[in-house]
Amino acid sequence: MVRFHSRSGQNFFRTVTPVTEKRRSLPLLGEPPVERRDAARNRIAILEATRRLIDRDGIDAVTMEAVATEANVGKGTVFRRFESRQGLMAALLDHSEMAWQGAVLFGPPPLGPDGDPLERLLAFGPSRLETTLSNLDLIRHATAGRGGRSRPPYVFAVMHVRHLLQEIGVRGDLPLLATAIMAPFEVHILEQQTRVDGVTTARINAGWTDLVRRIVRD
Amino acid sequence: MVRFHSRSGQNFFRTVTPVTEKRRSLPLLGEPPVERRDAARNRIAILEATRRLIDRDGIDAVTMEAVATEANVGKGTVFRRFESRQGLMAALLDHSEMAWQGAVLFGPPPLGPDGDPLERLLAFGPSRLETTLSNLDLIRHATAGRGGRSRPPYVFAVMHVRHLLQEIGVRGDLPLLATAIMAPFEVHILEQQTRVDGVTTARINAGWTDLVRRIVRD
DNA sequence: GCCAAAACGGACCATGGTCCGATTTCATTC
DNA sequence: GAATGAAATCGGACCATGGTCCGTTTTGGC
Repeated sequence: MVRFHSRSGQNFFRTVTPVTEKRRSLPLLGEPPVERRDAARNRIAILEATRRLIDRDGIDAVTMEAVATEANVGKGTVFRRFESRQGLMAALLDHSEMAWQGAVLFGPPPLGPDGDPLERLLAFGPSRLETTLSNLDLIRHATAGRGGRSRPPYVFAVMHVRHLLQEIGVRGDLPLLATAIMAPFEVHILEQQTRVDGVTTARINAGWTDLVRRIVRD
Repeated sequence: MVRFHSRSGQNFFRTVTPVTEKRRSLPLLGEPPVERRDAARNRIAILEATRRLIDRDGIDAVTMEAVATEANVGKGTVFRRFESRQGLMAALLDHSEMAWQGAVLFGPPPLGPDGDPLERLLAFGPSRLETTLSNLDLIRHATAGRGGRSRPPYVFAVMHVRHLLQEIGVRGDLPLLATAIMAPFEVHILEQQTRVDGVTTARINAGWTDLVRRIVRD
């Protein structure tokens, strides 16, 4: 099974744009404006502070004010950088999601490319389930509230599955089938199953594999 | 197609316990305590006020304070009766959900009993989709926030599907298969499909039917 | 060193939710 | 059928937290 870590070290938030290199006088069109140094410093401080708070006191203790204080920053700054509490959580999530996407897109088989499509698909589920479960709280807080923004990881996963289905040669409404395949991994459902019904991870995986086999067979 | 109305008339909230009839001196064990008359009056007033506010100004305008004012009641009362904003929405939802459950359990075929199990299952999806879509806002606001309580309608739907699968003679992990079949009707997913991807209801239904056929065939 | 643009940060607002003294209800008693 | 009192209910003041606003400070190209 492919491994990837969601919480690596301490300095795991890197500036997106290294500010040490000389900046172009005229920013190219469509290029995001370079992040000012204080802004970058604060962004990182905020993310690290949030991570620290979650690890120490649980996600419910993460109030925006607490984050601001812990990061030695004003409340307004937190909101300017991350829009909302939801946005802050999403930013934190991005980190492990990116790692996972990397494994899917560029990692070794069976998950990564160069593998049999069906094998890839069957490896995809457990892998996705693992990341999802280990980030349940974060995902819930990153999607709850206001219209439940379309979560990029979800979109990515569905597109990827759709692609695999196509390679496998499945026929039908692929986007919808892909959605159906990923649907059992929705937060609400997983929470119900794991926290209420006491379904084990192994069983969820087995069930999912069975589901895929039923959908794919011709 | 079976029809049922979610918003019938004006006086559609009835007291659970008619208080006109003489009350037993000693309440039977396990029987819920009789609702005091003022309590009943207020409960109904609150529900009707909420409905009115939603219809008039949209669900986002429904603040607990606004509800209290509209119902001529104190804010504390609203919270005592419905626990939370979420609870209030859930109570409102219950109304149309009950009607739907009635249609499923006691209505005419193909949805109700006395039908071929597979027919029932295939009728179940579109029916469920219809109720869900016409209550999207309510459902979202009734489940969002705090740990996303296990929504009774969801539990009911899954159990029912599980039962139908059994009657059809499908073999495998029925609870999980049932969950998988209902999963594409999760709020988040439907919102993404209808509001972002522009998928039509007809297409969702077609896709769902296809899904069920793939799962059920042996 | 200058200056415009960007970022900062804390006071302020809105709303969900809690609390507790005042009020209402209703079975019992006379 | 009026008085009584305990239990339930009421309701608004109060609190916590997400989110906004805008005057002040910092940044970094010139």
